Amino acid sequence: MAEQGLYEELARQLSAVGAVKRGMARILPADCPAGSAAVLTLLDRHGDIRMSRLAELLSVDMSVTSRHVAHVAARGWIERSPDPADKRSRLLRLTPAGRAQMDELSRRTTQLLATRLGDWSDDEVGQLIRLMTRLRDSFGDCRVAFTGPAAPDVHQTTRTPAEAK
Amino acid sequence: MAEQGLYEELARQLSAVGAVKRGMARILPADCPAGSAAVLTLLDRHGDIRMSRLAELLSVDMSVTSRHVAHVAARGWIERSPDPADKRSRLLRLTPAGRAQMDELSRRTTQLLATRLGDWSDDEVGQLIRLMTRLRDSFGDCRVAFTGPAAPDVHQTTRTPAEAK
DNA sequence: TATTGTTATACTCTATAACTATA
DNA sequence: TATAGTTATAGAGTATAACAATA
Repeated sequence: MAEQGLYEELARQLSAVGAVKRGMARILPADCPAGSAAVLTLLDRHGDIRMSRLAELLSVDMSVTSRHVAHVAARGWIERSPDPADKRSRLLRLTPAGRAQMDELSRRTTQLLATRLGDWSDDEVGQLIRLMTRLRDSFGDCRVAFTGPAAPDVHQTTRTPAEAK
Repeated sequence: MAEQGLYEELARQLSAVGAVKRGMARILPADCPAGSAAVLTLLDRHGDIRMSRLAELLSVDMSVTSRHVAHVAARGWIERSPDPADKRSRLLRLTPAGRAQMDELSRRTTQLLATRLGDWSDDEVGQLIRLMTRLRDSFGDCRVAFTGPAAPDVHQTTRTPAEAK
């Protein structure tokens, strides 16, 4: 386990990385904010999935997912087809227009990072990716607050837990 | 320079790290949201500074800084004394109550990270800190959008640029 | 005239809770 | 009764613009 000073410094850097995220968001098309871009990226990578699965991948509540999805669907970038196996569900899929939008997003993102990180090597970028991925894994589902040393029966759902009765 | 696929993956991980940040925010005291915690942390590290300097350190517009500072000042965690050298400025300083609040924040943050990252070594945490710090440096002041290959005369200010007349 | 800081307004992202329709 | 998804509401964070006081 790492020492306390390192944890405090890591917390500081996590806070500061928001500036980088805002820099990335600033180059997005006007009608495609970061939430929409995240939906398109995940659908591009994971193929046809359901809302609940997308909410898991986004690590946000399904109500949030629903709003983002509605936004990209309204612009014709995805289609929502009924799930034959469960009429409550909808299967999400990128449309050709959505794929074109993805290409534009990749183009802009790559150009920005290539400019800003021009002096980074492949290995350095890969290291950062690896450590950030592991960080996310170590946190698991962060939408449930850690409640103490003994935290039994933690919900790992995608939605607001129902009130205890 | 790194290849395109790495840039796209890095962008994805930057987007996903938001879940970790939300997990950190969730353990903060109710009257001390992330913005307030960032102000306290920076004042703790950098001593007495002015609003404009704090805005630089936060990498946000000074209007945002002003709001965060007003919040922590209203709770007695910092004091704003007039700058004898410039009557427009105010010098910010942590109060004893503010330092106590900082201690509480450090305690909670450290406990959370120690739990989540219990299987990380000092070296691994240090690596992540180092790479995130470098990432932020490589982006510099991200509050100005990158406008193209030839971007002369880029403003590096802490406030909304005045409209060109 | 330019700069420091504040305030008003608008937008994005998120969580909570209530609701529907299916299971 | 429980689950998949939607919508309404509220709170936090941020940027833009207009403003007041001082340089």
